[in-house]
Amino acid sequence: MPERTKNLKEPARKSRKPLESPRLTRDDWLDAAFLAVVEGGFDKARVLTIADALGVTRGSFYWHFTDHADLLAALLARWKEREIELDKSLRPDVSKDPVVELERLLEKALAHAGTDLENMRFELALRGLGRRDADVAAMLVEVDRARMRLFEYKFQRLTGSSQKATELAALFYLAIVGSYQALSRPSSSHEVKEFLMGVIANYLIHQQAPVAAPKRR
Amino acid sequence: MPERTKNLKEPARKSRKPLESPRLTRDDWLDAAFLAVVEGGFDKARVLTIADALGVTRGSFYWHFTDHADLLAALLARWKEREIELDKSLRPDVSKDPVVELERLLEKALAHAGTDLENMRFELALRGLGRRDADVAAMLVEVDRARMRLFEYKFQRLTGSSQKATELAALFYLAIVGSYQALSRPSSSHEVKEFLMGVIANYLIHQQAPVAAPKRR
DNA sequence: TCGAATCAATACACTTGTGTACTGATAAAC
DNA sequence: GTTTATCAGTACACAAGTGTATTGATTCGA
Repeated sequence: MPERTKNLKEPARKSRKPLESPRLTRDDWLDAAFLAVVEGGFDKARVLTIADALGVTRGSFYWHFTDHADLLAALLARWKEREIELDKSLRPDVSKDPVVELERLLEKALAHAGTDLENMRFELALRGLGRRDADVAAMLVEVDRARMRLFEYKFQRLTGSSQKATELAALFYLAIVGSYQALSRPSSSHEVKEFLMGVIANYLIHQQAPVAAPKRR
Repeated sequence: MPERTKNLKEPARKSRKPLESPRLTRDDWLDAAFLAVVEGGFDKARVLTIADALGVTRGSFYWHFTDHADLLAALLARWKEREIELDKSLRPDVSKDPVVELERLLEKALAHAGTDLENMRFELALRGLGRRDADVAAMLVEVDRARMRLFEYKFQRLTGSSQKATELAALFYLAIVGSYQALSRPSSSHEVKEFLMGVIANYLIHQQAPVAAPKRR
């Protein structure tokens, strides 16, 4: 008996915000799609799935989007935009101490908790997509380069050597990307950061680093 | 006009071996499935797709396998078996020089060419699967641990310190996993190896390494 | 050479996902 | 309070993928 109650039939299993407005916006759909990707990868981010995660039918979807491809494109665009924002916010040196700067950068790059865990999963799914889609691959290369440059800059401040900075930036950035997926205990973000900072300290102490490095462990 | 010619209708687009026998074995299907995963990920490794990559219909498939799940399970089992083999073959020290040993390990871990490029892609696809399947995830953790131990052992031979060995093993292994997917030029396996060896040399020289490290670059 | 076992093709029913056309409800603007 | 633009539901056609049942062809062994 489908008598018209406009509210969600079920309590909308996955929605985080109370979903006060009964009508959905394009952004609501994007949020839900993001969540779907985080949980099941792009291949599980189907229109129908997202629709009933939102508690509506697909009729709504095709009002906000022309296509499934349209959704994907919007989702990627939003991700990249936010990525650029983050990069910008990390670029300026807010501390006099390069070690603190580097720690701040590592923290951001490694944040495994809360929303950032979702971001990590999304990025991994994105890398999976990039293996099949040249445009996505190109976007990722661009982002990786920007991040690497950021690391390089911070390391340069720390070591004074542009040669070492390039090396360390590459090594650490790759290790971080690796830690996203090859880690026995995936929730040990703080640990990984401490570990990396420890290695930095070790490495730099023996290079006669121009600034004091934090003591290990 | 489907008159019965038992040979492949098309030249079997993707098969590498001349495919001498017109009848297929379970292993032929597994090879083709592996290839499919390499090229399109697990989500593109559909029965039908593999079938016409082999130049047959699905009728054959369901003789060799009960299920699509059956195929997957067999594929994973074969991968793990080979992984164990590789691990065993790398464990014994064939050289007196720990640096050579490490280089040999890095070469294996980084080999981007030929069949190993396929292995790399397969492994990446597998990690994607592991994010949705707990069993696969557990298998990967196991493999990662084994590899890390191997690195640790080789580094221990090199540095003499079990503390440093653990650290370096983690850092380098994670960097290698990271290099699988976040690399501007994906085919520069040799370069990455040289780079990592360089960092090792750098790091160890300043630690008064017990053995001579190769000179950088 | 003549079964019998093995491998492959065909046809069918079923499921899941997409996109379109149209209808229905509701919030805002007037 | 109507009207209208905005959002959501329903129904349909279509495509791709799965699995089963049955038939058809080959290869091998006796």
